[in-house]
Amino acid sequence: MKYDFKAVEAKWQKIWEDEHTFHAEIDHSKPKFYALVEFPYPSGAGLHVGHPRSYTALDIVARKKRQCGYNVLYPMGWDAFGLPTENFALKNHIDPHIVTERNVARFKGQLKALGLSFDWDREINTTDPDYYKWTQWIFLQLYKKGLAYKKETTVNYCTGCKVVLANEEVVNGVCERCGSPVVHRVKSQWMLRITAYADRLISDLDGLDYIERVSTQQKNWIGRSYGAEINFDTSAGDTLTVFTTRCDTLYGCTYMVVSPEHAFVQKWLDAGLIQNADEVRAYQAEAARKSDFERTELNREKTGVRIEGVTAHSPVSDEPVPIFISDYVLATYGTGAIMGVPAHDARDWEFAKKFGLPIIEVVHSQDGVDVNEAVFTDVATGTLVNSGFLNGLSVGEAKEKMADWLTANGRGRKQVNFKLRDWVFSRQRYWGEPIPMVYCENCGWQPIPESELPLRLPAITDFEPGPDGESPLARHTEWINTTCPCCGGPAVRETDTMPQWAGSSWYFLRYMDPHNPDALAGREALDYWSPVDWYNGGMEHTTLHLLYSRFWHKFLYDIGVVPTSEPYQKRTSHGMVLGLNPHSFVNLPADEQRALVAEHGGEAGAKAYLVEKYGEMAEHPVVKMSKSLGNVVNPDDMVAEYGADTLRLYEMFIGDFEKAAPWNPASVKGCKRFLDRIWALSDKLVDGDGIRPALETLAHRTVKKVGEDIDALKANTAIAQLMIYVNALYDNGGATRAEYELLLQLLNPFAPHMTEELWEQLGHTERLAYHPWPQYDPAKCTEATIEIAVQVNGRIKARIRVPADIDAPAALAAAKAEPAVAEAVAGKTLVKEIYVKGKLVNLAVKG
RNA sequence: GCCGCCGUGGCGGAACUGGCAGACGCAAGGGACUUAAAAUCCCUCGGUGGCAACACCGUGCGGGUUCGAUCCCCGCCGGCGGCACCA
Repeated sequence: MKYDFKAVEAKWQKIWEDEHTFHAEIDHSKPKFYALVEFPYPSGAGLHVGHPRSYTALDIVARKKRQCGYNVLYPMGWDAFGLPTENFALKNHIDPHIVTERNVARFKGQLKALGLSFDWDREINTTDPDYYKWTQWIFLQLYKKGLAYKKETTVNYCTGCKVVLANEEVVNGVCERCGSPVVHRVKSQWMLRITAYADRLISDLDGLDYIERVSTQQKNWIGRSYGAEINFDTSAGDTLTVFTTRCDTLYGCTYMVVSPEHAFVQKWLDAGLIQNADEVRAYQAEAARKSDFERTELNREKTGVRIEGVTAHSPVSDEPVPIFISDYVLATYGTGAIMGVPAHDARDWEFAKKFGLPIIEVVHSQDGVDVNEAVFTDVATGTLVNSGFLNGLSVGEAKEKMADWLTANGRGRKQVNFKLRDWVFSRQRYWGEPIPMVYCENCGWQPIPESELPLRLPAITDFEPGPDGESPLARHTEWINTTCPCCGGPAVRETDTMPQWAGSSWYFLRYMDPHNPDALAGREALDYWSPVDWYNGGMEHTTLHLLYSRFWHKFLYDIGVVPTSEPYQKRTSHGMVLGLNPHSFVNLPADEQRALVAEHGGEAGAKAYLVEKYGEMAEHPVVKMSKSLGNVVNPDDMVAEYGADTLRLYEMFIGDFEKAAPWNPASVKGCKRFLDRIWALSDKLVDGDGIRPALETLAHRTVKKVGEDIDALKANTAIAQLMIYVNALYDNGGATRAEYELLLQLLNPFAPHMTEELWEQLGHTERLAYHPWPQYDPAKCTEATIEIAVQVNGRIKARIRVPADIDAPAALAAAKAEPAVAEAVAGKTLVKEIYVKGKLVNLAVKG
């Protein structure tokens, strides 16, 4: 009988739903396992074929863990606040609540059709007031601890979305989402002091099982630098402090630079100390005008103005040091001022050359680099010169000695700086969590009482942002006007809402106890389920969501709300699913290729023709899926044509999970064939008890390999192993019941519908989903005799079959007895004999 | 520029810790079954030479270490991702 995947998949999906098969409850008698995938933003476009890659991978892990006896929590929900929904609502005059509801229903239907073993009883939605009550509650706690504050600040303002963006949302000076130019604006914004956690966010990575590229990227993003602050006295009678990682080069400092925004510049201007005030003001104005985009795209030619009338003095040599302003020094990093050491810093070297400033060598290079010709920045090899008490030291020693000297003489101190900036937390938008703060003329900003949470979003119909980029809520005076919780007088609500990252910064906690009305999650649930054991998600969230949620979690840990200091024990990341370029030569059907080659005189001609017709893109066989290329794959279509089990299998078989992989529609057939062959095998059951001797080694090996590969996220090779096993069953005339049941057990995490059906047909009444995972015997994973290679000087001369436990002398003797080997060795001197257990023999000969 | 990752057949990809390169699958070619097609089954499938056993070449390029290198080292070339004047 042919496999009717439609009927079988519908049947089992209904059973899982009716029986709540994958519902998890706290059970102290079992070890817990919390598997998590990033919950989706329910967009109007529906599920993309990329979503199931992550979901299926951890579904396989979760299913196997259940069979291994773990109490598994594998939840799903909706990260539903956000701009696309609001924009859609705005354009079509539909309430975003309704748009969200519709999109969620669609996503949920699509996910259920994939047979994912989510515990749907724990479904959450960030736009649900019972959920965002706790998002707001966390904000209030941050406020109470001084980690949320309002600040007048220049912010990134997207001219397209008319909204303030976080640094992380600005890519190459344009809006990450809409691509419009981003300009600077001064606004009063809520900020979160993530910088207070910068050090721990780096250091605590050490105890976690994150894939390396994730922890490296987070470390680089946070950007910890060890260095020193150095104080320079100025002729204005004040002290200008700089930050440097190279305090060893202080004797080489020939000038200083402050950023155009530095407070001292204004102070000196106001005091009339600057003789070229007009020139300085003009430079300040020019720098302020530049957008991020211009700062990024303009060539890096150094510009600047020397401040006439104020000079500094070197703390070590007491030499006068001129001061410049230049926009190559950033106001927001360090102290906003630097010391210029042109001999040993590439940027300073360039600046000094342009302005004709002296270049003094203080670190001598072994290779004799002339610092007037080229900058010398190597810290590993140089020796200090021209540097008083540092002469003769290495860079490392000199740094220490100088830092000590600065501290002892009150001229500076050691200092650690971070690139990470505080998190701009305000958005001038409607579709987000209202920030639970009110402003009173008398009392200033006041938090609303926790008893008033959730502060609900009012129902409105006009979603357009205000003229100056204010939130649409700013027009709704009936909602804004309230009373001050402090003095009872009139007050107004904050009209900005939270960014989309807010709701996703703690959602994994809510899954643990999703319906709790009294806390974000109950203590027992938090103690039992924390932390997330395995979290998989996209690389694009590494420096955004992943970092933000680690910050919030550490804060919640500090105030005693959660039991662990880190939210996720293990983090992995899947590669993107790409599409095949239908215009690339290699992707054309063979007959079309032949026709083109014939028509254009060879392959080169055919390719040139395609490039001419379709543009440069035609040279790339693998591209992002796009509507214009027509290579977008819809999961619904795949499920309808091949079934969910085939789709799941292909998603996993497509390639290395960590790497991007192209979706090849033709290859899906191979997975379908594999399942059909397994289905057909149910008619080929042969007599026999247990596993037949001919298949025993393979069976044990397969159990080992499939189990290990699932744990290592290598589903592709696990499936390959199962294919080998199935091919072997066919080669042996079919399967015994035991051989077949073993196959169904191992395949269940990958193809749960079909295997449950076949399991039931074999007469089982209990669910395969909870049937214990098979064991293997390591001793039975190798054959009694094995084939090893015999090499002479690394070249294979023969293959011999020997007992698996053969010792080296016997193996070498057997190897030498081979005629081909004897011939190759004859008349030569044997210099070395190698036997690698179970692998090969290699004889090294001379002459 | 800096940091990280990656280059293996026509394609996706395997290969434990330095030990038989190309598992598994797709596509392709040939054959069987069929009135025919689909489906299914069997065979071939890195390159060159040879009837053949077999020989030689082959993991981006050039060197090196080693009995032995896809894997380690040095120097290049190409691609992807992140950061980008962070002192």
